[in-house]
Amino acid sequence: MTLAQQLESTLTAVLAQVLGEAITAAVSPANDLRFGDYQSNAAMVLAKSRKMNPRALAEQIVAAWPAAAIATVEIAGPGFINFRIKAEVYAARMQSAASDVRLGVSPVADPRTIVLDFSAPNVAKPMHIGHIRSTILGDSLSRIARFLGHKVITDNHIGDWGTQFGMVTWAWKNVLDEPALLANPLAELLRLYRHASDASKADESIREACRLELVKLQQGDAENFAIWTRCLELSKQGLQQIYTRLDVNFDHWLGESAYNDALAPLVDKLLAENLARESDGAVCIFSDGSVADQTKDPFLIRRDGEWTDFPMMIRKSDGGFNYATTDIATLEFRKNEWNADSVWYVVDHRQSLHFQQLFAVAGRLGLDSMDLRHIAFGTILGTDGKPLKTRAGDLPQLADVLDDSVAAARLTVNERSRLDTDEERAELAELIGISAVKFTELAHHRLSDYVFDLDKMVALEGDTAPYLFYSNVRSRSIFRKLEEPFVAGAPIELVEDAEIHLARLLSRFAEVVPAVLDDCRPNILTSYLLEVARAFHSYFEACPVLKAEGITRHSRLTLCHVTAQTLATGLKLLGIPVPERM
RNA sequence: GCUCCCGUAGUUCAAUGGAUAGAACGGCCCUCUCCUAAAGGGCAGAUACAGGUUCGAUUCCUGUCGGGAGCACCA
Repeated sequence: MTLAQQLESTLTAVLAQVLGEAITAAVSPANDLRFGDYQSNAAMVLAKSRKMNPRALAEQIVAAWPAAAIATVEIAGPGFINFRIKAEVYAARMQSAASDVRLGVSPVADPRTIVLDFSAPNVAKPMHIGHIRSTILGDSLSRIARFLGHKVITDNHIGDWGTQFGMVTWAWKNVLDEPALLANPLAELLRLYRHASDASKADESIREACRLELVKLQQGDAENFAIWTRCLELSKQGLQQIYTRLDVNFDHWLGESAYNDALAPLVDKLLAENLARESDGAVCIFSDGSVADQTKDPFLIRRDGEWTDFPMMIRKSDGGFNYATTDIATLEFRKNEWNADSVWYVVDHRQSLHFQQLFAVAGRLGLDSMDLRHIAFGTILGTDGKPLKTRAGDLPQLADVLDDSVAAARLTVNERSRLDTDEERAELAELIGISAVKFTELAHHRLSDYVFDLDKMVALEGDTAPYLFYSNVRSRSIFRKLEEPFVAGAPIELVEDAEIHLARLLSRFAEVVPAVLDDCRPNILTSYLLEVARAFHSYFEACPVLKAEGITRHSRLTLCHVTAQTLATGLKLLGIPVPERM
């Protein structure tokens, strides 16, 4: 149980005694240390509904507060109840955390099967800077959900069946450079794509030719299927190189093509059940009028002063299927084959309308018991403050961004590192470079647009991954110098403010990790880890460890140990490994 | 036009409806005979605007002004 939960439990018991009824009151961390460690506004909330004086009710709560509780209480302001955790309680927490790999984080009581759909690049094109957010956010969320005890299925729903294959196939047949393909498959595939893309824009007939190639592929044409198979294989190899470098793993790579056979029957079923109907030769799903507020109906749109249909198209007039069709089929598969309780889509916020429609359709298909979330995120901007356009064709490639970041890290490492060998330094530079990109992404609120500024990303000072690394390195360094063995688990005592403050933050790890999943926001964890690191650096300056003796020495070693464990565990949940030396 | 997201220090970002809005970078001062100064300790500096709900609003509601996005045969 976390400290907040213990306080809530005690407070509930006290309220039962004071008011004579069972009321669960919330306790939250105090915003300001001057007020204590935790606070509750229960007296103010309850007094209002009972027409009581909030301070008078708070007085009663304080009077009934058991002396043996983990915290002392006091009243402040209009009726806040402030809790101050006893130092010995923090000491006991640190003592047990020292030998607990979970650092006090309990598995959830109701583990669920969560399908996490993220990254999902279109194949035949290399990943670019725009793929960073989904890939890194999704990976981190999957790690955190797993750590909390959920059954997580990660699925890379790659775009392997769409328009771009019509283009690549057309270019493959017309301008393929076979030797170039053998020498550098990804570069040649990109060239083919760009060639077709540019040609389509310039020439209507080429665009039509590309579209026909796609239709042929989707109808099972043998030649096009062979080209597609080879493109897909080459593309996947290229993608996997990046995922390996990022240490991002998928349980499945069930792309759009995996659902191809399900699409025609799905559309027939929806037509038969009157959930969809024909419109201008296409098959669409319309509003069913179940949403009273028309502005909230995802199948209606206001145009020229009137509400008109904005249907979800599931079959084009040429017989081809849409993104939407595949998504419905995919959702049914995840429910039926994987027994998913939740499906979380880590996808650009620009697709929010699509997901509103998809989730509404899921409801009509009886899939509404599932927890479906569109985990939207904002746009990555250039240094000019303008969005990087996703299909401009000349965005920086993800692999290049990683290389640049590592190169920048290498400069700093060579200048400042205490590592001896070139191998160690190269390894550290790779670690810091990749981590800088990941940490920058995860430290931002996911819905914010953020400016992609490589110089700042790899600045390596301030609120960055290396700052966290450095805390860990300082801690580990002490243990390397230690002559006696460190045995975790012996009692400790906390005296200095810096010790108590560090212990207070470390004790909150168990509250912070679950909070990330409430709104799928890893930046809660990055903020917390920076706070821990800051507290550790202050502590490190204020409280000598190796010069101390007796219980003080053991206590300080324990804090160093728990700090290192917390940082390493927290960073691991973000997909970032931590170095022992730097 | 309609819908959604976003407007916080000079800059980049934080803040489950709580108390004197936190960091970092940049700027100005200090601190290495001391466990890694990639650090620590100080100083200065912000909620776009106008209403409303509330004991209490950066947060919720309405409107205005800015920025971005979406609005059926693309994914």
